[in-house]
Order: sequence, then structure tokens, then C-alpha cells
Amino acid sequence: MTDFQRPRGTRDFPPEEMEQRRIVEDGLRKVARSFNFGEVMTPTFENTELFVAKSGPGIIDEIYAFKDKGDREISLRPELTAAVMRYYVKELHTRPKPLKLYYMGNCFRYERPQKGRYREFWQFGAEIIGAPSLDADAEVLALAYYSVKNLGLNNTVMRIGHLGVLNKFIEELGVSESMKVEVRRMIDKRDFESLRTLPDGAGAKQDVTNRLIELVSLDGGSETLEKAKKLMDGDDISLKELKKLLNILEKYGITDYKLDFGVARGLDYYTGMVFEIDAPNLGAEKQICGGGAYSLSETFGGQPISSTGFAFGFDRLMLARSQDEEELSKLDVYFIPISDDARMKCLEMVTEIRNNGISADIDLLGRKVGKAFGYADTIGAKTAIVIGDKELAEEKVMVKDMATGDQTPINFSELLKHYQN
RNA sequence: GCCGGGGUGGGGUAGUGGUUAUCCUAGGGGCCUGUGGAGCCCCCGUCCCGGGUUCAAUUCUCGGUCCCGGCCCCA
Repeated sequence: MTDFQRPRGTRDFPPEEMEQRRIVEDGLRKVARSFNFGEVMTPTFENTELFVAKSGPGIIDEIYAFKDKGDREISLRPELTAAVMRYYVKELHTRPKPLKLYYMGNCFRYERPQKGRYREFWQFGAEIIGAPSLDADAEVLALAYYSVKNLGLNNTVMRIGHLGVLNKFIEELGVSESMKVEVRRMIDKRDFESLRTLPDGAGAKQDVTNRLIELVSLDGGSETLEKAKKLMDGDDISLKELKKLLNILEKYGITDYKLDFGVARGLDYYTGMVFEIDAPNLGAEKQICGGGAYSLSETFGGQPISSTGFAFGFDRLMLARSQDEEELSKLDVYFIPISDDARMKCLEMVTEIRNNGISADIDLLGRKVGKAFGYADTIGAKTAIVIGDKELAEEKVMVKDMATGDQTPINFSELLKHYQN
């Protein structure tokens, strides 16, 4: 016998899980719409060069890249931002600014699967394009913040940083360009040990190194700003910006964040504010959201334009909230016809009820009544209806409450009304 | 790419170098020909793949593959 397996790192989702996923998805959509973001969708695959342009040729090793039958270099998208920016540059750039977009879709990466990491996964993201302001940064942060809150994920931490602050320090270190990239990586990894060796190996200034380590070790709310100020000797523009941003966030009702200058995001197209949201209960892959202010349009051949955005790891959101299971929706009514004539009548009633937004199902196996009730019970139907020739003659059905076992006679004409209450 | 732990019906498991591989559960049917949740009975369905050792491998061994956790990476 041939054993057909799922490709590695992919998943099947049963109805119960899909219901949960749709609840989360609907919740995210709802919040995004309430912020006046509009949804866009882009292709599942793109020309490989798009992702190379954004992330460099090394990316090819980590994504599903292949040649199609026309010898074109194609890749399954490893993320959604590149495609959205491509779309913006080619077609949406004449739209009134600011452009507020959101999107959700499956993405693919050729990676070793582990908890919260799959080869096919889903992202939900949002961008504000063309609003080069702290107000846009705050609006995006607020969307991410309230999306998480709305899902009931209370055990999460939003960490906000600023690359302007970080980069100033890195510049002052006085190390080579390649070393700067390395330093950023160390900071992102919280690798303080390696940072400490910078003065020896890479010739970084000892004093700056010390202050840099102190900076990225800071951990706290808005009061942390003062500590950072002292480390920077004087009023830094980025720091002032950050202060303004935090003031704005307060108006959004957001104060339970952490300032973290170690949020480096590992990418050089980020320009200012950057942030991440963690769900600490997820283990190694605990980051559920990442984003910030960036400039990417020019990479795809457009005019430079300021943007701010983020992406949620949808599957990680699901993992993070999986502890509090919600009750699944139950079938409203299960029809059990006993004769062929009764079945015909049932179909009319089933259709009428379904057309009024009430869920209804009907026995398709011709089971005996006892078995059919057993099935109705197993699937958790709220009520069941048996119809035979007797009921047909009286134009009545017996509606049985599956929880209590009570039966109520209802006229055919009253049936819909009964369920609408 | 690397490290560790795993893989026995759909799900969960027991067990073994050799007759018919255990039990639970789920699914289908019957006892019960118009009323569910219990019980009893029947049916369905399994040793991840390949090489090696052996008279004989689900068992031992090697490789692969997939799953779980971690490293690397994380656009």
C-alpha cells in the first residue's frame, strides 16, 4: 500500500481547529477595519528576484525557489511585505496618502520545522505607506497592540526600540562596516559576551562599547528614556522622537510596553521605530509580531516613501491562545426523516432554515431512528427533529431538545419562527 | 546544515528474533423494524521506508524519511 504523506513542515487542519483559526482571523480583520485599513491580496508566488532584491541572494537557500516550465525563476513567497511594496510601487502609488493596507496569506520557507515554525505558515500584516510621521508609527503600534488585546492574549510583551539610537552608538564604536552588521546581529541575539570582546578584537572604543551594552540592557517603561539619555550625553534627535511617540501612545491608552533598544530587527531597511511582541509561553519561537518604520519602496524601483508596518505570525498567535479553548459552535437542528415522503418534506424545511442563517443538517445514511439520535448526540446538535408519516399527516414535527430530552410539537408553518427565537 | 528524543490500526497504547501482534478509543452494523447518551456482540483497520545480519526481522543493525524539542537562521 502506498503511504501518502504530507510534505514536511505542512499541516492539515480539522474542522474544530479551522473554526478557531477563523475566529482569530475574523478578530484581526475586524480590528484592522476599525482602524480603516483596507485589505489587499497578492500572488502566492512571485519572481524570485523580488525576494532577492529585498533580502539578498542568500535568501534563495531558505525559500522554495524553482524554475517554472517557461524557465522563469519563481519562488513561493516567504513573507508578504515585499509583494505588497511591489504592488504599491507598480500600481497603488497614485492612491491618496496615507495608504493603510492589511493582508493575510500563507507563506513558505525552506527551514527546519520546530515549535511555532513550519514550512507553510500564515502571516497577517499591515502597513501605512506615505505618512512619514510618529503619528503613523503610533497608529501601527496601536493596531498591533489592540489586535493582540482583542484576541485575549494578555500574557504578551510589546518591546519598542529605535534604530536611530542604536545606530548612533554603533557608528561611534569606530568599527568596520562588516563589523557593524555583526554587532547588530549580536545585539539582536542578546549576545553580550561577544559584545564585550569588541574592544579587543575589532578595535571598538571601550567607553562606547560599555555604554552600548548598558543601553541594550535597559529594561523598563517610559522612565527608561531618562537612563538612555544619560548614556547618550545630550539630547539626541531619535530619543526626542521616541519620547514624542510614547506620549502619543499614552493617548491610545498604551502604557504597558517595554523600551528595548536591543530590538535590531536584523534588517537595514528599517529606519526608526522598531518593535516586537513576544508571547513568553511559546518557547524558542516566541515572537508573534515584528515591525517598524522602514523605507523599502526604492528597493523595488519606486520613489522613496516612508512606511510603517508589522506582521503577525498567525500560527504563533494560535499557539499562544490555545490554552483557553472556546466552545465550538453547535448544529442548531438535525433532521431525521423516517420515510421517503418525510425526507422530501424535510429537505424543504432544511432549506428554509438554512436560508435564514440557522444551521441545519439531515440524515444522509438512512439510519434507524435510534442510531440517528446517537449521531445527533455525538456531533452535539442542539435539537433534533423526527418526521414520519404520522407527522406528515398532522403537519407537525416534534422538536426534541437534545440536552433535556423534552419534545415539543410544532406546526410546519411555525417551525422557522420557533428557531428564530 | 547540526544535536537529542521518538515512529505499532484514524487517535492512544502493550508486546515479541518464530503459529492468528495486545488492549482502549473512534468509525460502521446488530441486540432495539419511530426516539440519543448505558450495556453486550460483530465488523473495519496496524508494526514508517530501504539495505544488512539471520533459516526467520515489527523486534537487532545501518541509512533514509517524518514527527517532537533545541541550535543555526529568522526576510
